Amino acid sequence: MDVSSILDPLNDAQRDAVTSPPAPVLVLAGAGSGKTRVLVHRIAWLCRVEGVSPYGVLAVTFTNKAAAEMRNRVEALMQTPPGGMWVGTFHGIAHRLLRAHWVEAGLPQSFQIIDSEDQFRMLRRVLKGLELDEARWPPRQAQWFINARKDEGIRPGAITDSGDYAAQQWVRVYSAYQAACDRAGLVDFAELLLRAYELLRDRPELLAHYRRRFRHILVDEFQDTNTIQYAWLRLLSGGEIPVFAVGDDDQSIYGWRGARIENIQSFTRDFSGCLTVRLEENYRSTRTILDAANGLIRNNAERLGKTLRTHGDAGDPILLYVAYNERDEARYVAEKLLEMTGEGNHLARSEFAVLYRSNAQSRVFEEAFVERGIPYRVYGGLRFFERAEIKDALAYLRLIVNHDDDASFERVVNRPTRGIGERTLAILRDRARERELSLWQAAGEALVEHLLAARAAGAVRGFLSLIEDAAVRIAALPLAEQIDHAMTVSALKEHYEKEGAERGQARIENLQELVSAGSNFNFDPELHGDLPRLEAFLAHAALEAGEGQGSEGEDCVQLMTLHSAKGLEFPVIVMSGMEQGVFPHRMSADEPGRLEEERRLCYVGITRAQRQLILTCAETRRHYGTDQYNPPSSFLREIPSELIRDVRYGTMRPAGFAGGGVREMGDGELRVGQRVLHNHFGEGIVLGAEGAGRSARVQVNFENVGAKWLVLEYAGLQQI
DNA sequence: CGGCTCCCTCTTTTT
DNA sequence: GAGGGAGCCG
Repeated sequence: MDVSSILDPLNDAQRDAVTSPPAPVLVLAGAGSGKTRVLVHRIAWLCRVEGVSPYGVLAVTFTNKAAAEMRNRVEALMQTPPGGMWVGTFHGIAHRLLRAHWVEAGLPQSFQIIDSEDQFRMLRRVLKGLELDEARWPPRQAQWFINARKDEGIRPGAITDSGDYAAQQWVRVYSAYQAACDRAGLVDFAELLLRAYELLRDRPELLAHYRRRFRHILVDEFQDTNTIQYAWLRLLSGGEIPVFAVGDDDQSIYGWRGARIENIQSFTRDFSGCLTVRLEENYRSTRTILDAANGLIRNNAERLGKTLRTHGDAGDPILLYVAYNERDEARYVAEKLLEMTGEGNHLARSEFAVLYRSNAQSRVFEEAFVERGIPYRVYGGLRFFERAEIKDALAYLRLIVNHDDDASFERVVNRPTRGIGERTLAILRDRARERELSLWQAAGEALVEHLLAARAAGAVRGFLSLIEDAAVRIAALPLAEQIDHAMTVSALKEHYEKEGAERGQARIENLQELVSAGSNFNFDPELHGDLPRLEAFLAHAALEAGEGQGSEGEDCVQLMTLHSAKGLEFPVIVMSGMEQGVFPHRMSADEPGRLEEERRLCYVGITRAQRQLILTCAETRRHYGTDQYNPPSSFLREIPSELIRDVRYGTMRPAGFAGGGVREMGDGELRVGQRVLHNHFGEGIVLGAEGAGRSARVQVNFENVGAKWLVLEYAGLQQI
């Protein structure tokens, strides 16, 4: 392969980045400006031209999807698998380091990774143990507190006493939680990163080893790095190993989990001799779409400043459909899809993506698609390895692998019910707490010392030997049979079979699928070392939750959250739920900083579209069992209106509901979603209107008295 | 101890 | 709306 295949497909700025000298490089890459391409070509350039061994390359991303794509593209460009190269997520790489150096990291060899749900349950138990009332000390908040500290690299001992009682309690919880995890050999997501950082920090010989090994570090989505990830990069680089960081401050959407946009600014300061390259030429979208994105993001104050350009044509206008309710919204989207993929059009379903702010919004779309026989695929949501029955089966396996895994012990000790109830468990927990033992050990002691009544003791003994026997029996089996065996002896299968009906059936099928996941599991000695297959599989399950459901191969409409759409592109994008409170989400709409993050999320959504952007919102949305009347998203106003073409209401509109005319009505200022004040009924929101001129009537949903129709001329409504 | 019902809360995004 | 928890009864 010659240099031209690496450089020819690049523009000047991209080429500058790819061929830059071995110094720190910061690539500020706008959406659709060829970010991944630059990374991939940089790797090829280093290996093929600069003579760097693939063994010396470390490439880090945030999602498994992005890592997989990078690996594939490097392979395609270099026409050979990049052997020895480390390509992975921050969490995956941290995990790899901890597996390789578990002794130095102070972990048991069979340590397991817990996901946020496990962490939550764990915290709940810790709170109970500390006798803190859940109502006053919500486990969610504890989780947030602990993860935020870990993301900043702070251990409980390093938290200075602020004198604040609540803060002191949270530190207590943090300590107790960490002790419980350590005892059980459990590592949460934030802990993976923090421990991997501490490992290198406290073991100079290891740090030196990796600095010798890695000649180049490349980081994707750099704007998403948190404090500890940034510190880890700095530490590993040590000012010697060049870091090639690619990022876009306008696409920073993970502030809520500790990501710091400031890392982009710090980079040029902390990595001396840093070269900055800007990629502002967009190859993805029409000019209309880019203008919309630029118009929107302009409203953010905190920006490095960057404007996307294109040589492309204006393309089609953005469509805005104001639906009557969320079902009408879904109906419109489904019919639009049928129209665009129908005869005479060449759009494939897979080129059509529906984005939404929160996972719960997918359901209505799914129903609309099912109704019309449209195949679809949902990304994210409840993923395979997060399903209850799968986690049950995995918990058995984890307990078999590591008897001290308290989280798994609690999960399955009485599932299916085997006569080990709350009382018995309370005795075991007390014992474990007093002696600082795992539940497994406490159970053993309780039996020896006859702390349990005869019946309970029998049940506990039965459970312990069940796990022990299984451990012996499966030791020599292939992975898939290990999984199958565990499900059978634990009676999980039986349990779910008895549940019967559709639900149980689906669960059994999922368990079957888990067995086949086991037989298809790709054990990579390079990645997993001498880790037993089963343990490697369990780690894989925790780190890669898997897809929601996917009929791989079939031509499907794509449904996903705005967050998971990052890094992807589609010819047609529908951004649904463009309503105040939904998007921007009500939890984030009030605080300026968080609103800016929502806006960046909107920017990400818009810039996913190549040819056609469709925005939809609903005037009424059924949420949490009640109807909500949300005004249109403020983001809609920030997109230059000449780019948008309104689409009329659909057929689901009830008779007399002439919402389409509201915009031109009366003084021209009253719009659906507008807040108004009535001197008798108080405050309310305009739901719709009908008629014109003197006979114009508006429907207003008042906060105190509910929805009312008013004749506009006499209503005396004031806008708020 | 287990299973049932009712009621209550909690609602964002992900490794 | 759904899942989880509390409370009750067998």
